[in-house]
Amino acid sequence: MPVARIHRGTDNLCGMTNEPIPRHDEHDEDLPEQIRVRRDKRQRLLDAGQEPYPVRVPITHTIDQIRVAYADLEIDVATGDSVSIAGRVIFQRNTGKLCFATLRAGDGSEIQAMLSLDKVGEERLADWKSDVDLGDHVAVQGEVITSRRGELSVLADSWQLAAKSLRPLPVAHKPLAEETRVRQRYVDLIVRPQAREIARLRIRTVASLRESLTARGYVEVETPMLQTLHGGATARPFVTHSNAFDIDVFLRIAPELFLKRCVVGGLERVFEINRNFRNEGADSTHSPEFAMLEYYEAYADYRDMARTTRELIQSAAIAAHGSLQFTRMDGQERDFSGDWDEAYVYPSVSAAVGREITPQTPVDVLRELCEAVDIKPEKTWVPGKYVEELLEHHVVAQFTRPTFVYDYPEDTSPLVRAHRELPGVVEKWDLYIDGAEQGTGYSELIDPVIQRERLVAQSALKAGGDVEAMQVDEDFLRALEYGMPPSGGVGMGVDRLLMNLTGLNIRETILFPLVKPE
RNA sequence: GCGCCGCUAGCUCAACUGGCAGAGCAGCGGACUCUUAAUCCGCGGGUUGUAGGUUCAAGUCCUACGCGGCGUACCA
Repeated sequence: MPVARIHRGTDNLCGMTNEPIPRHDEHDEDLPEQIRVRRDKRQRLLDAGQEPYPVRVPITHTIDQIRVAYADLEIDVATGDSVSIAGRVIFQRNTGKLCFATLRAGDGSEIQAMLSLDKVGEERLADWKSDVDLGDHVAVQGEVITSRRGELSVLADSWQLAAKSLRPLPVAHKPLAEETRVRQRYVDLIVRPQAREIARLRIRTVASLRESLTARGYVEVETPMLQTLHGGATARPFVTHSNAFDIDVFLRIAPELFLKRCVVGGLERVFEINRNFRNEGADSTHSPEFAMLEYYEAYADYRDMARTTRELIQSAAIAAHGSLQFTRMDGQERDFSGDWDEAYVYPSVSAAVGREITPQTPVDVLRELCEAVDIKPEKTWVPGKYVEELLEHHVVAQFTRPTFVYDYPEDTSPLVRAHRELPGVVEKWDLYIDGAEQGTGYSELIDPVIQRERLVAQSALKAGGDVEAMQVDEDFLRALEYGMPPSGGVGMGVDRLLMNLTGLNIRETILFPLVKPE
């Protein structure tokens, strides 16, 4: 039929999706029975001159408003108040001349609709039974009552379909397979209350971060996602091509170098919450695209930034859970209150390996210590890399409480200023929560001459085969040469924060994580 | 990347040593004016991830591939 052909032609023309959604226009017999039945119902409605997808339905109240307004009604009460509501049918009980349906709105609030023969009439009651399926959106007009069992209900005088659902909902009382939850998040959100809660918890948390920073006089900026050089972190980038400029460009791995340009220009308290892209492994704690918060503050040092970071995360925990002591969704309890623990890289590693390790310890000694615990050194490693590996291996898992680990090796931190007292060390901390790195903070390197030396050393690593090493960003160095005020800076993974707050896998905290096509 | 496990109805899962592919929910038809995962009677629904192979016979065994999970490696 013509309509079907138009749809199919349009799809082919667009070609914008590789979704294998089958086009069954002329092959209804191939469809699963339940989808075929629902398509037939849709067609039947159209043939009868009824609209399965109307532009508008009358709504006088949200379900939540009615829940609140009639919270204290006694059993079996008729209020005389007439309303019109809409929601998705999530549960049906059809008896002979009195039908019940539970409607749910997007905020999770639910109410019962009742359809009786004497109110809606024989024809509309029969229509309801034959046309309305689990998952349909409907609008119901009628009186607010409580049933004889006390359930708050709208006793319908009339009703309309608001949107016909052509696919059956999964069974409500069995957990959906994890793959389906990720691939079809919309279904997950419909059937699983916790999925809805996670989505909203993420929104609250990110809003809290913005509010905390804004309250401290920070301004939010948006810096390039497409960059001609990849810098600000050591990671493999995604590469794509600009047809207009005929150059390869990189999806950013970090916004750092642009935010520092902002500070040079006088945006002295600046932050960005946005996506970074890293062309590396994807597992339960890593996603190729992930949300990053970075913030920079002129005339602050790394100690100031640690305090701000703790306060930011504490506020976020309150936004997420209402308290600094909270139970995560995996059932574990956490306490983010008070001051947080501190540790120091070289003393911690020294204690763990049983001998003093300093930035001056010969690399041969470090290599032996690594090999003794099955850490396999690579030829691109600088001495500080060994120390960081030893820290990861021996120390980090001990940090069950949130812990700031201070004073990292200079040779692995090309964008951090040297420690004001300790040679070979930079003013950098990593924040660990539950043994996982949650964020990093610096006293920023602002001397353009030293910064150039560090980046040149990085590019030498890159020439030597280190695909993660940074490139020399001449424009960034030029900006520094105009003078950047002494500053502190922090980078913090937003997804990681959500994982720490919920105890969930990264794929649960991201609404639509990247998955291979089906 | 490597190793192990998995993929069966719309959903969640069964199916012994290779021997007629099943259940619950959902669906369809019928009954029921107070149900709450409603109940009762009846009925449909399957290219067992894909492609090969072994066998009288394959959901089950073998090979390859796809997708997923877990572990491991990698991940400033």
